[in-house]
Amino acid sequence: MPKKKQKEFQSPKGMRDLLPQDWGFWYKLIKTGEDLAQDYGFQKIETPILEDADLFVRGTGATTDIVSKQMYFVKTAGGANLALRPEGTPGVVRAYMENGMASLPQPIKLFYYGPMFRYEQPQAGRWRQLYQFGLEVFGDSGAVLDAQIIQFCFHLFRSVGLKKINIHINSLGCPQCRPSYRKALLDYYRHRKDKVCPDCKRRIKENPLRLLDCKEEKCQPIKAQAPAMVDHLCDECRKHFKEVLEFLDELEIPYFLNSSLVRGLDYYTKTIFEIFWDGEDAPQIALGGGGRYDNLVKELGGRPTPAVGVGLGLDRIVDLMKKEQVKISVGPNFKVFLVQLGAMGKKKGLKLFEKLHQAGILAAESMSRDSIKAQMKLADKYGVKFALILGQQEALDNTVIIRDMQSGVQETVPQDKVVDELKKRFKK
RNA sequence: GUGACCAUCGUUCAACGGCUAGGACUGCGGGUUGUGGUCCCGCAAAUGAGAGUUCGAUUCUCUCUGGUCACCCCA
Repeated sequence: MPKKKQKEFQSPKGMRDLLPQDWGFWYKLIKTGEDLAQDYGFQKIETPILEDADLFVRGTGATTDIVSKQMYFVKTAGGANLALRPEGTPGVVRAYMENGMASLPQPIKLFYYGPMFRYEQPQAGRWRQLYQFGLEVFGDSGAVLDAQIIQFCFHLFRSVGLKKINIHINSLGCPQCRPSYRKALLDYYRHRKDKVCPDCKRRIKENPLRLLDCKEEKCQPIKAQAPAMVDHLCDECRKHFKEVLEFLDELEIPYFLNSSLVRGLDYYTKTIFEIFWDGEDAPQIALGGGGRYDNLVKELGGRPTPAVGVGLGLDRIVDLMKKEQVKISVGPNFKVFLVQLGAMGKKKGLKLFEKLHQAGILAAESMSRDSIKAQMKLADKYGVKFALILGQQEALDNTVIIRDMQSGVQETVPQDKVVDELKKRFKK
């Protein structure tokens, strides 16, 4: 009978499986991040992957790319309009308000990680399902927190073996000072609108601040002369920004004052930053970004609450860890291989495995395999120092054979002495 | 969303439009009795999907899907 061709399933575009051979990197990164975040006083929070779509429209901003053209919408049978989260912050803000965290001692410092979803054209390091690790601090406007978050990132990157980290930083001001800056910028560009690219012409109308991150060649000279936000900050914002920079100086964290840094989300105020990795020849890779968002909680219906946070792109960080050949511990550290033969051997072997485990001796095994040859082969592959052989005869005698894999010398010992015997041998 | 390039076993590399789509690595099983590495043997495993041209398509054309790169934007 001819084989009927079955439909072959593929993972959806821009989504992939995180495979065992890569898990070492992911694990190291997540574990390091989790431990470090807790050391910095952050507590873990996990929010739903689906949220009310409006939360992002109002939180992240209706005019932002990730909301206006990259959101996955989900309509429930009951008629609710939900969306797959394109970023983490709005969900955490919602959780902060909904769970009354405003009534706990402030600041509230939270961290999270998990998948985010953005509908766009995939590319290397760019996925429709991407993983982010984020920190958020609520209820304190101190510049020291802005610095502390950057310090955390810097610390984390160093801990997972990534150097060449570069921080771009800027201040976007606040509702008091930003309008006057926007006006100055617009005045400047209106006089030069014939010389800029079509995109910039559109930006003049729709989103003036975005003029600053135009990459078009012909716009660069104009951009370079454009008024900078930092020169238009109000007293409070200038003081805040100055403090952040002073803290960074004190921490000896290198940064680059980038007056054209804008960021794609609407809710930022004051400090914003992006973290890049600098390749020798390769262009910079953005690994994360964040900033202060003192108005977001209020915008979403809460009491006015200052906040600051960061999101880090785990996919890209893992890519770099691989590229930089960061050392990871790979899997369990098997000390022995447990070879079993026959029905009795299997039963006793299962029990012996547990006994060894309790004694802290990790045993590799292949219980489902019957042939001793195949098991020995595996033992060799695992590179263990000893094989423990437990067959029919040993099961009856309550003994087990310890085989030194290098010398091939074997010794039969009673089962209840195996642990002691192994420990003795490992000490040598 | 736009443009360019790409698509063969799990991986990697072959096959002038024509034999049963081949090799290497990996995997699984063997090379007598209960013992690994080297070696030898065997087995399994692929033309991304669908149309078209053709006597005949892995090969040519189109569509779709996916990947890579750029734009956009960012993580």
